[in-house]
Amino acid sequence: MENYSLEKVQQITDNSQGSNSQYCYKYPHPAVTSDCIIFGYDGINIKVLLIQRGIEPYKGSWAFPGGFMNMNETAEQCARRELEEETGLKNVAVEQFYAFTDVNRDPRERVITIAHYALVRLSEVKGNDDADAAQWFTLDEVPSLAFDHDLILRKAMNKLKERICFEPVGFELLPETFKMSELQNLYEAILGIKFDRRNFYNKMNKLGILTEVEERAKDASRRTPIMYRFNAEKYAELKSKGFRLEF
Amino acid sequence: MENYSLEKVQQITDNSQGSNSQYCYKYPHPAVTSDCIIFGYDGINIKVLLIQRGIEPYKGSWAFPGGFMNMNETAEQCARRELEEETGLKNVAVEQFYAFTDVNRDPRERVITIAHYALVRLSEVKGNDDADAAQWFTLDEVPSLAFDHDLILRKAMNKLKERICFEPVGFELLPETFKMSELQNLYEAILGIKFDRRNFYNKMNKLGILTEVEERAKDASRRTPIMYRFNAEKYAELKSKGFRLEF
DNA sequence: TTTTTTTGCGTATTTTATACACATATATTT
DNA sequence: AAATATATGTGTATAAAATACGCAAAAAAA
Repeated sequence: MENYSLEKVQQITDNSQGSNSQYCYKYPHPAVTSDCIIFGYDGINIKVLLIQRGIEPYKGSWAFPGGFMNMNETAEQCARRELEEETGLKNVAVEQFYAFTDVNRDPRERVITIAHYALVRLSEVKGNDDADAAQWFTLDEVPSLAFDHDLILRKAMNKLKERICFEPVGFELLPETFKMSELQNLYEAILGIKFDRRNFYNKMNKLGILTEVEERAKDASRRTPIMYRFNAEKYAELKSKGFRLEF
Repeated sequence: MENYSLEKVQQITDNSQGSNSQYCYKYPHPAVTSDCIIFGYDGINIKVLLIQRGIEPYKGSWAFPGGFMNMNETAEQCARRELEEETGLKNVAVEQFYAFTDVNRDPRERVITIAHYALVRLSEVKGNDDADAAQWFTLDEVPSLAFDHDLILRKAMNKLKERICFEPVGFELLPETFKMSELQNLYEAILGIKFDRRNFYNKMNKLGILTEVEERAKDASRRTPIMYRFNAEKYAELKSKGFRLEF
């Protein structure tokens, strides 16, 4: 039960006029942050977006975008605000996946973080002025991260693997149109396993969520491949019936 | 980035000697609680454990066990502590599933709650002195709950449905030995669908995680059914190979 | 005894997953 | 221009799994 007894209700004081303004509570409160694990895909490898910390603690270390929650925003709104402030990425559909609450995960004070993840196209973050400190890393290039962000990354990867079996995440990670082999590479990169090309083609075609497009990209391959586009309508149909991708 | 700039680091003041002791921060902090959604099973219906609030707000309303997090405990430790304090349930393996952060979910102040769920045998909570305010409700008996706990319950149920497809939750919900029909009823109650009895038997037997026991319960049925026990060893084998229950 | 209900154990059929063969298009090489 | 290499498109035969359903045994109730 959330039982502040009445006599225990804390006083919240806002002396924000003075220089040593303080917010005071009868009982100690942790600070709360939202972090964003942003996944991208370059056609070969899964990537994550990191920013280099400019201040202590962990100054110079790489970490996930994120920051302290305001009192008038939800954790998700906070995640999206911080993401835009630090990387320039706007209107990203982030999804909460875990709250990290270890007592000593931040050396400054007690801080719990509510971690979110999202999938974006690499092109969306390129050439952004605000993003000079933000940088994509492939998973095997990721250095040792600030705070407990190594742990957070492991948990985010597991979440991504779960998700790809229930929803076609390629929607968000691939360009508008793509080759079947690119889609297969994406699934292989996320799940860490290899598929038979022909069976993958058959399974995807039978699902019916892909639409062929006329456009033919001249890429480095020998035979000009069919380009596809995700069919969001068909996918919505499938999802309403409750389907699951098996791999 | 979690960027308190250095000049902004808040002062944490503990005047706990005085009667109006206050914990003060340079920036406002939300309060943080942990709540527990405890599921049980009576052989027919899924049940949840609720406690009746003795104080405002929502005095008299039913709510999930839970309470404010201490500075020296994780969210999970908090959940387990509050669960024991309020229901007498000890050593329950709770699992975090979502943080609820709506700005106005608590009328007292900004409170975010980290919700956990667990599965227990009904017998474990019976006849506990501390639990006089705690009561089991079947899902269709659950009244309108305090705070945003109606929403929390819906999300917890979805989590339970997901989980039962990856792990044999019967381990925790059923008595030590049980009939196959009880196991089937449990799955049907959680997932809300009916199975063919014979196919369910075949599938479960083929999985190999059930062991027959000699004990024969004389129940109200016509033919004396075989009693089973979960084989944790076989299950661990299966799990290490990565399996999934399909329904 | 007969009937009713729940249980145990099976099998035929359909559906899905898997392994693998072969032809085609195009850049590169000869 | 012909041969080669490589990625592509489209199949099919087989194995595995999911599904539907038949039938008899055990025990309480009629």
